[in-house]
Amino acid sequence: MSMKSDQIADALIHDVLTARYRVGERLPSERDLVTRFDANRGAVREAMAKVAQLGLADVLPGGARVRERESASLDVIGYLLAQQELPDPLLVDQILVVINNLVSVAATQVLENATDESIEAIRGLLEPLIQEDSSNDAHSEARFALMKNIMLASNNLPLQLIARTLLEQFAPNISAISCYALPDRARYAVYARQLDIALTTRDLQALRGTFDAFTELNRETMARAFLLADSGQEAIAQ
Amino acid sequence: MSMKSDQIADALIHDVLTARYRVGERLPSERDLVTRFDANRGAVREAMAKVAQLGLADVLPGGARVRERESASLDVIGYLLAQQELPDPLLVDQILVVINNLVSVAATQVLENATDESIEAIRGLLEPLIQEDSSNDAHSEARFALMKNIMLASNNLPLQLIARTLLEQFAPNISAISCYALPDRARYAVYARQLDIALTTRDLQALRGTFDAFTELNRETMARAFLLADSGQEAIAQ
DNA sequence: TGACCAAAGTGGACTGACCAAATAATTTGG
DNA sequence: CCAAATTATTTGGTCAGTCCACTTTGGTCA
Repeated sequence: MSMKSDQIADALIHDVLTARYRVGERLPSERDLVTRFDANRGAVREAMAKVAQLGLADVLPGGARVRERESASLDVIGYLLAQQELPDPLLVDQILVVINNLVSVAATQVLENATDESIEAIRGLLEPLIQEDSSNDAHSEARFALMKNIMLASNNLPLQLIARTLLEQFAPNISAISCYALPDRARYAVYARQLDIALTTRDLQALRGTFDAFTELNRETMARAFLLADSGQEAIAQ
Repeated sequence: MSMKSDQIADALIHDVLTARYRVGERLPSERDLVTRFDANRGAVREAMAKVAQLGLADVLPGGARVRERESASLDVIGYLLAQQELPDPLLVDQILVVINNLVSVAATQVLENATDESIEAIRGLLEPLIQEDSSNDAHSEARFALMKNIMLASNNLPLQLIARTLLEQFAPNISAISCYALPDRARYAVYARQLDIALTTRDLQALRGTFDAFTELNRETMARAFLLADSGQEAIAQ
């Protein structure tokens, strides 16, 4: 059971994100929300404060006004993904591009600064990706573990904060679609071996190229998953 | 004049970030904070909620406990930069790496999806960077404008949110150090011309390479600025 | 020593009130 | 009749006090 202020905040965030209230328009007054949600004004105020901190509204004397979406915090990504039963394919693709490129940057920094031991540790995490006979779930977990460890080894705080924020909002919201994902295990294995070589030889160019290939592979996999999900839903509708 | 809850939150955030309270340790109770800040408990609660949403503490019945820094929100970057009179050079360098790479990713997406007109618009923004006789401030503004427009043209929402969040926290906190920056205008002009060619020919490889060069140039410029600032402070101390 | 229990402390929620600023409505002057 | 000035209303910001459920803590007892 979550806090009442969170429930109110979630409802307000959903309404703002679904353009129930348009940009510049005034949100309901705190006293209105008190009656609508059957709560006290303190809880409503905490909810409004949360909406404001997410950059979705300016709240000041005279009323709270909706801000343009571009001024929102990164933390709204999770709400955007969770709005419909299936996440927005375009948004998912954009997140994939960003995350994979961030991992690439992190790996670059690892090669520049990290010790041999940490590189060895990362190489060890490539093993499960080369094995082609594990379950898809195990494969997915191995990819997440690889990303997290590269981020950790990068020692780049902003990078870590961004990646963790994105992943934490991404992971729980793609379960509905990732179950349709059928990763091309052979290609993953090929790229994993390329990555292993790039790490061993400390070849920055090859590293960059391999991660770009990984990015495309991840995007293709997810795009196919959406196609499968769509056809599956059509079959149900018929 | 900011709100009282914000003042309390800022104080708490500063205390947590400066490790005044260690990880896992309990923050002062809300009732203690009421007396310390001579405020109402509602204001204190809103402040605690803000600290919690920044990912700096878990607040639940029994007490609020400090979380490890890795679980913080991206929005703490600004507080981290503002803690001392001069921002942390390492953190600034890391942010430069991240932002410049994000711009590179955005530019890649522009080349993949954007129309000729938007590419032309971006090329137009390169003009001030090629001119070597403008003021350093104008040059800096031109670089920011270029980044913002590339981000906008990318049509990648997560990318935009991350970049704007970083820039909004970065810009106001580097004024103390950026006044020492002496950009190598000639090199900037060279790279700007390379970028113009890469955009015209839609050469992804060249685009990537140019942005990498830009990144290194920005990092070197900022590193020199810190050296200058340090020597300047030593001179004052003597 | 260990498990258990009661008391103190904590955050969560509620009520009702007051203030200053922004807004909406009204009146006033042209 | 319209526009400007004034009043009335609404809004968020703050405050004080209360109750409740849960956690923590300390001590007691087996």
